[in-house]
Amino acid sequence: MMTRRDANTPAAPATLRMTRPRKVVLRVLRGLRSHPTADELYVKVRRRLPNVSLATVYRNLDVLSRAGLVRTLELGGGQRRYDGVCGNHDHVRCARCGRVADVDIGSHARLDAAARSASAFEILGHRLEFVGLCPRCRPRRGKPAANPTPADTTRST
Amino acid sequence: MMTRRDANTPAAPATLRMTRPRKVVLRVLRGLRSHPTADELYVKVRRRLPNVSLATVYRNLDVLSRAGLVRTLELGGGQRRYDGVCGNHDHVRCARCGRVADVDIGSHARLDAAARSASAFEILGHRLEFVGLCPRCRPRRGKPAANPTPADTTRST
DNA sequence: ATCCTTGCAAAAAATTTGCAGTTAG
DNA sequence: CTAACTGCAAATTTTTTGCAAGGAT
Repeated sequence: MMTRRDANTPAAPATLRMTRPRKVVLRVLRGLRSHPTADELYVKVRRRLPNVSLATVYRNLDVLSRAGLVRTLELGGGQRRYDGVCGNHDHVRCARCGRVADVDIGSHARLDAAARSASAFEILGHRLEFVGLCPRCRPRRGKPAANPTPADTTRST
Repeated sequence: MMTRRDANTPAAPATLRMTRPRKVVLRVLRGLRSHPTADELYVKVRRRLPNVSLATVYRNLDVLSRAGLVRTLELGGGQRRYDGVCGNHDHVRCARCGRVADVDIGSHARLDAAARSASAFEILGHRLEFVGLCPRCRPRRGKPAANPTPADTTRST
């Protein structure tokens, strides 16, 4: 139990080489404008570089994430999702089909401040995730997305 | 890929039987005042009911969670964590040792409202998680928690 | 009686790692 | 050169599931 990367920032390489697989992972993720899981990204990456392994995608997402070049999402649903857009924005996840989109409400600093005065922790930041129903899944409108493909979700932002 | 429970609310039993294992899971989780992972809870539950299986703990956490009796956390760090306290409160996770504590800043309704006007989704709620350094891990103070046991974390709330 | 629950063991899914061979800087 | 990176396969970890037996209502 507990093998996955520990919270303590561990072994991060001194220099970041921009190898071909790494470049493609980054490029594809950014180009996608969606919030794919590692294996979804893997499929797309392989379209450009048929030999990359899933392990490499994982390794790169990890490295890039720690280098601050992409964001790791940890939303619900079991798998991690990755976001090529850094910077302050939050996410909504459809409770029904799993689709993820961006949202930007502006109160980031305010939230951290509020937490600071309500906790003994030294607050470094936060993660804000809304849960809701996406336009395709909300009731009363046309039947709720026959085959919801959380993967190829189009980004709102 | 994607076996874990889908976002779409699936098979939930019509009637909730309060069996012995289930009672213990609930009781222990609530008594704990911490945010254990399934296997951590499993260990404690077995102290009272030596034959429960990990699968049962998982199943019960799932059922209880969907019944609204406990909360499923989905914080980072790989494993899910569970919270026996329902109601509006958020969490802080120590970036270093993984400890999780409660925080309660009051602006829940406000956040949802903000998201509503910033997204096409029908907002149902949100999850707000802060990242920070717990008292034991923040710099400048005595050496940072020799053996950080995220499990037995005492709750702040 | 019914049908929800359970334990066990096995399966599946998600992520990580060891290693020997590349490769970028 | 050499530390970083890669593919591959195997290992780990976490979570889920099938099934026959047990238990609550």
